[in-house]
Parts: sequence; C-alpha cells; structure tokens
Amino acid sequence: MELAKAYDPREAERSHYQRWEANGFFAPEINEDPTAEAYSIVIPPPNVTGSLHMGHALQHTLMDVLTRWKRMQGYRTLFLIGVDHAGISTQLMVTRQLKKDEHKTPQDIGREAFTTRVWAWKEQYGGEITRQIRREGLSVDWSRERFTMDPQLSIAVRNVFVTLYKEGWIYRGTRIVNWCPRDKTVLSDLEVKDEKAKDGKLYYLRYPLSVPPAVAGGLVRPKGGAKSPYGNLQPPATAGGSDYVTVATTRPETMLGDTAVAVNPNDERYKNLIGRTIALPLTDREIPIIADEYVESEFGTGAVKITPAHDPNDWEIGERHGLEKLVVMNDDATMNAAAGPEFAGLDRYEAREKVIAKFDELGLLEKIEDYDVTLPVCERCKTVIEPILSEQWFAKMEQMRDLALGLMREKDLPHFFPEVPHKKVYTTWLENLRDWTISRQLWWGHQIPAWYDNDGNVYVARTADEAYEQAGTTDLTQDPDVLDTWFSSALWPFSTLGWTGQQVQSPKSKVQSEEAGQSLTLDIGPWPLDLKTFYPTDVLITGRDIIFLWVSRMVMTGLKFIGERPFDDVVITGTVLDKNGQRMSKTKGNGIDPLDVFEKYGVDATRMTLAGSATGVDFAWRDERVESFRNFANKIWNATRFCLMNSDGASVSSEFKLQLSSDAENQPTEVGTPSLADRWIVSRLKKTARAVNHALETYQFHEAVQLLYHFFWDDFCDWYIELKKDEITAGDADASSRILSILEQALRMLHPFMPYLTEELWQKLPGVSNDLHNAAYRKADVTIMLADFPICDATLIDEQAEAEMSAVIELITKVRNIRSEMNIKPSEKVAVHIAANADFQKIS
RNA sequence: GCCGACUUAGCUCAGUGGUAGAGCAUUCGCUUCACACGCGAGGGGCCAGAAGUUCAAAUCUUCUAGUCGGCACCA
Repeated sequence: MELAKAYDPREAERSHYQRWEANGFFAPEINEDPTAEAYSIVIPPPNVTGSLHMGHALQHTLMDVLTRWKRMQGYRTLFLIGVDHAGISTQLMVTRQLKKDEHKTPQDIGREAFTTRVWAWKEQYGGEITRQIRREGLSVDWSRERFTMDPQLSIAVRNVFVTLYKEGWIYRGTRIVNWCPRDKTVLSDLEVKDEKAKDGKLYYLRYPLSVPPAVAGGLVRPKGGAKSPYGNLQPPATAGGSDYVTVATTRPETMLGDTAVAVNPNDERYKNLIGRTIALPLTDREIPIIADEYVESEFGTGAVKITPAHDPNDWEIGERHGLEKLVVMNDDATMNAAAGPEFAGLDRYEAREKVIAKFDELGLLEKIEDYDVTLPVCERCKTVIEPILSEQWFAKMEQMRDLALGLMREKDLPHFFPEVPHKKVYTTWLENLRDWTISRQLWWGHQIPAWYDNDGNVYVARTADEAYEQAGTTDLTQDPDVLDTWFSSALWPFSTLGWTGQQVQSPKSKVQSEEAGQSLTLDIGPWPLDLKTFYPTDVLITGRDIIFLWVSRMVMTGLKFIGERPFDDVVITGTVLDKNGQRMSKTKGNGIDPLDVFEKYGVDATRMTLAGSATGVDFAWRDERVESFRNFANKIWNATRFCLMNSDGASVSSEFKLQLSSDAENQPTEVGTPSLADRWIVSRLKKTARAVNHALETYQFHEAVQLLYHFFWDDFCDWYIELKKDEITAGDADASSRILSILEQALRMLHPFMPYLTEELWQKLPGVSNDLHNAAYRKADVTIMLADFPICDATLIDEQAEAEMSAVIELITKVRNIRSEMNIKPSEKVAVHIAANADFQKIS
C-alpha cells in the first residue's frame, strides 16, 4: 500500500465523522460493559444566533480530547451538545430582519406572530453553529441534542421558578434596575459592563435656598449687576453661609427628578442648612436638605442632589428618609411629562444640554470640570445604561449562595483549573452576591409563569390551569416578561439529562440534601436514567467571562434541586488573542475564523494548536504555530507511509505481543529479539503514555501535546525509524511488525487530539481489528476511536536501555557534529574510532 | 480604591529550589531511496529591576516599574 506523498486533511475530514456518528460511536450506548463507569461533559450551549469563534474552538477541543480519551479508556462517555435560545440576541436579530423585510416592528405584528417568526428563524438559521461543531470533529451525542426552550427544559424552568417562589426566594419588587434604553429591557448587574466616557464632565449646579437665611451676612453680594431672579451670586467663602447650595453631578438632566439635597451630618459647612428647603430650579418644587452619612464631605462640594428614581444610592437614601421617588424618564431614555413641559420628549442628552443652558442663563451654573467617568453600558449593544425605578422579578440569592459557599468551604468544590485566581474570585463574588434581576422585557424566552387578576393579585403556577384554579377565575393575564436566559442555562447540567422538576430525588442525593438542611418540594416520579447515570458531570470547560453568569448558578441550582454539585472540576480556558495580543472582536474586525483555519491547515492541526496552549493562559494566535502542527500531521502521515511501504508480511501486534523484556537474551518474544533501540522505544512509548495520561488527568493539555510531539517526531521518527531503516527496507517482517505496533500505539495516543488523521492512518495499518478495541467495545465496528488508550506498563520501562540509548545518541550527534564542522559530505564514508567508558563499550 | 495575573532566546510561549526549553525566525551543510510541510549541525537568554530567605533562586518572600484582567466606586 502506498500513501500520497503529503497529507491532505480535507480527504480525511470528509468521511470519518459521518461514519462515527452513523455507527453510534458518540453515544454512550456503544459501551457494552454494564459496569462501565460514566464520564460526562455538557457543552456550554452556544447561542443559537452565534457562529463559531476561536474561544469555542478552544473549549470544544479540550472537551473532545477528554471525552475521546475517556471513551478509549472504556468509560461510558456522554458529551452532551445543545444550543441556548439567547433571549436578547435572538430577539434583536429577528427584529432587525422584520424591519428590513417588512418595515415592521414586533409590536406591529404582535407577540404570537413574532415568536412564531423567531421559531422559524431558529429552524432556518439556528443550525449554523451545530454544523460548525460537526466540522470540529466533536464526538458529541447528537441524539441527545438539547435546546434551552425544548418543552422538557421549559417544564424544568417553570418548576424551578414555582418552587423558588413558593419558598420565598423569588419575589416581585420595585427597585432601581439597569435599564437598556435601546433594547428596552432590564439587565442584571452581570450584563452591564463599564466603559470609559470620552469626555466626561462634572457639572456644578447652584440650588437656591427657598427662604433667605435669617442670619445676617448670609448673602455675598457681588459688585456686578443682577442677572437672575436669585440675584447674581458669587461663590461664598463657606457654602453654608450663602443662599444657595452647590451640588456636583455628571448627569444634570436627572436634577429634574431630584427630591432632596443631602449633606453629611458632620459637615460644618452645611450643618445649619439641614432641614431647610431648596427651590429646585427649572421646576416649581421645593425639596429638603437632609443629612445622611452616605455623603462624603470631601467629594465635590459635599452636597449631593438626590434622585431616588434614577440612581441606586439615591434610592437607598430616599428609602431612609421617606423621599418621593419621581420618575422623569421614559423607557427609551427620553424625558417624560414629570420632567416638565419644556423637557418632556427630549432625549436624555438633549435634556442635559438644555438643563445646563438654563442653569447658565439663570446664573446658576457654577462651573464645568473635566471628569473621568466610567459609564455602565449594555454588554450587548453598548448603549449607556440608565438606572431607573422599575417593577421587576428578582431572585434572592442567600440560600443558594450559602449552598455554593458551603460546597467550597467544606469540600473545596468545584475545583478550578487553574485554581489561581478563579477559586478566590468565585468565592469572593459569592460572598458579596446580591439579588438577581431575572425578568426581561422580551418576547423570546421562557415567559414568567405568573398570572394577574384584575385587582393585580399574582398567581404563580406551573400552568395557566393551575393559576385559574388558584384564582378561582380564568380572567387572568400572564406576566408578559420572560426570564433571563441564564435562568434556564443555570439548570443545563440536569435539565438536559431529563430532569423536569417532577421527579423525586435519588436516595443518595436525598441524604446529602438533608445533611444540607434542605427541604424537598419536588413531586413524584423516578429519576430519568440519564440523570442517574451522568449527573454529576465530570468537568466543565468554559471561559472566565461566564464564571458568575453561568458556572456559579449551575452550582447553586444543582445543589438546590438535585442535591448534588453539577461537576467536580471547572477548567477555565484562556482567551485567544490576535497576533498583536489584542482581544478578538467583531467591531475591531481582528477575529480569526476557525473555519478558515480548518480549511487552510486542517482541523487536527488547529486542534493541536489550541490544545497546545497552556491551560488558562491567554495566548496570541499565530498562523506559524498551526503551520508547525500541520507539518507535524504531515510527519505522522509520512512516517506511516514509510512503515506501510515496507510492511509485506507484517502486521500490528496486539499489546501483549509487543511486550519486550529488558533481558532480551532470555525472553525473545513473538516478534523477534528486541535490540537496544527496540527496548528503548518501548520504554519511551510507555513513559510517554504514563505522562500523557497524567497530563490529561490534571488538564495539562499542552503538556500532553508536547509529550506526543516530542515522542513522535524526535524519538520515533528521528531515531527509531532511522535506526531500523536498514532492517525494515531489507524486508525484515519482524522489525516491520514491531515498528507498526509502536506506530499504532502512538496513533492511539494522538487520536483524542488529531481524530481525523489518526483514524485515516490507523485504518490502513495491517492487522487492525476490533480486537484492539477497549474491552467495552468489542462488538463495535473497527475504529481507533474505541481502541484501548495506551497505559504505562512499568515492566516495560527500561532505564538501562534509555541510558544506553542516550549515550548512543550523544555519540552519533558528536560524530555528525565533527562531520559537519569538517565539511564532510554525507555521501563520504568515514571510519570512526571510539574511545568509551567500560560501561558503554558493550553497547552495539 | 480592593484583589489578582503576567514580565524567560528576534517573535509567540512552556518550565522547574540545584548545569536554561519548544515552535517559528536565523546561520551553515544536505536532490541521504517516508517526509523540503523535510534531514543534519549550529548561533542566540546575567529568565523586568532591587533587596531578602537558602549551601543553592529564573523558580520562595518583600518592594519597584511596566502590561493586562476582575470587582467596587463613580454626587
């Protein structure tokens, strides 16, 4: 058999995936061993609107390496794939399409028609990401593919919501929330990012006291002419002695909603003003001057305007002092009627300009300073968030937070890789956890299972019928909002395995739950088989950006509803940066499309590149690096090509036949008497297997890649093949069988990383059969995927052979060095005379 | 403001309390019958700076500088 001269990845990538999938190799059911231990990984569900990026490719590669490795070890493996409905992204995408195609808004066509459209969109375009995942070669079980809005998963969501509501962990309340005026929905704190304002300003506004001070000398009259109804006032020596108070603000437009001015109770400058009132300019309102410890005297003027309806801290102060909460903005960040006729309808930034202009006109604008402000922006559309007062659904996190913290403190789980800094960051975040805003003003998602009667009473139930029963009427309206996408993602590790919230817990988890002091509120029914088999999953691999959004919440809901952690280990990958070390982003246009890289260098080379980066460390993408792994793939191809060119009468020996004694004279094996090189390569092979297994156990993927690269290229190709070349080309079938057997084992170890190439080559080796499969897969069709993953056999480690071989290598290198330095042509033969230590003289 | 990470060969990065590593780039030599996506032989680093612990530190501690990140605040 003769292979092409160079490896063409496209050839190998064409057929194998289909065959693997069609033969059920990806499904756990392929495992014939009823006692096999389970190994499971759930994929972080990519957004249905998403397309594959390098971050995915990295995470996916690592998950697939682990899955393939464990599968080859005989575990009953499940690599579960699914897609997230991605509420906001998807709704925006379809809204945009609707506008483009029909010039209509969602409101024009109504909720039902709109969601129908989104489903249609999902059917048509939503498969893009999963098609790309197939291309990556992931051994995911497509028969168990899930979508966060599958009926079963939606039932789970409802049950969780209802349970938490009944237990008092979910409530509806009016609070200051993060409002995105563009998406017109509330966002959780985690969906808000900080952005530096380009030209931030701090505006100093003068608020006149409504009654002149009784004390003499209060006013500082300037020499110039009067300009405003309040007189032309100059900044006084002490603010407290004047007839106005200066406040500093970065958002002047919110002054229209001010309901107080606050000062620190110990601030001497303002002490005598506490209790006085201010005639709020541009309005006809009088607002009090109050004292609150929150105010820092050192900052700004030491006096703070208080806008309880548009600032979270002001809201707190408002609560403490019983202030009115005046909402002056609409949901699109324009001013509303309460802002006054002059401002109503203006955009917040127009209103800002106008407020400033008016203050200036009135002589009340003291000064404007440049000021570095970081603005909260919507993580998705980058619109500046407006904190507004709004009625929303919230989840109280105390109980679930304590469950997660308890798991960390008592069992040190989950274990983060790398542990620093993630363990601490995760724990600290939990300790400071605040309530979670879970409602979203969208139509695409899980509609909140709460119904209202005409009096505004709320009925939370799993179904409309249950709500009708509770209310004693069918005249109810369901809450129009949907749940945060992360609410359903939080249930992913168990909702995908069949848990709907209607089953009782397993006896095992029940005990654990009672230990944790948890009450169980779940209904009857057996645990689904998959849940019993595959939960908890073994490891979660994801990026650091969703540790809080997703990882922590899975831990919490897993403990709360299943009574067990969702996974032991969490591998946090680094970020793939562009070649200049910059984050890849759509706006910068510096992203590298994994599919292009697959096309250019092959999937296997790409996987090696990704797995070859150190766990958790950011790294700059370099095409040169992939190129080197493409070259490596070609090297493997050609090494195999060589072995096959001379394989007449030879065949791969199963592992036991490969065994070689270090005491070669006494124990010749079926494949002839092993030479030093034979004993050496087997020893190297076994040490490599040991190290690779260990590296993978500890998620040191790059270590495994290095080991395999070095073993294959340096040990196997540069030395072993070269040393055996004469025997092999002379047609020594024993030597050929031996080299094929080493090659075969190497391919197995490489398979989790380079699935296509290794399958392509392995199938061509003489003598491969499902006898080489792990014992759990003896009936399955022949594939390297199910071959037994090499392990270390300590009896085959031969330190003596390795030491002797090192000496040989050193010697040969020195001779070559001399030849090179003396410019002796390779074709010229020279006689070499060697003086060696007694120990090494016997080495031949 | 708090917490943290990183700073190693020209580039991108591994690495360990005890003679500095890889890939790429580079130099020299090779149409050696698997592979020029190759083969062979080289050159190249006082491991950011300073102090300390130690028989021994690039590796541990402290400080400094630069880069980056998370959180909080942001009147």
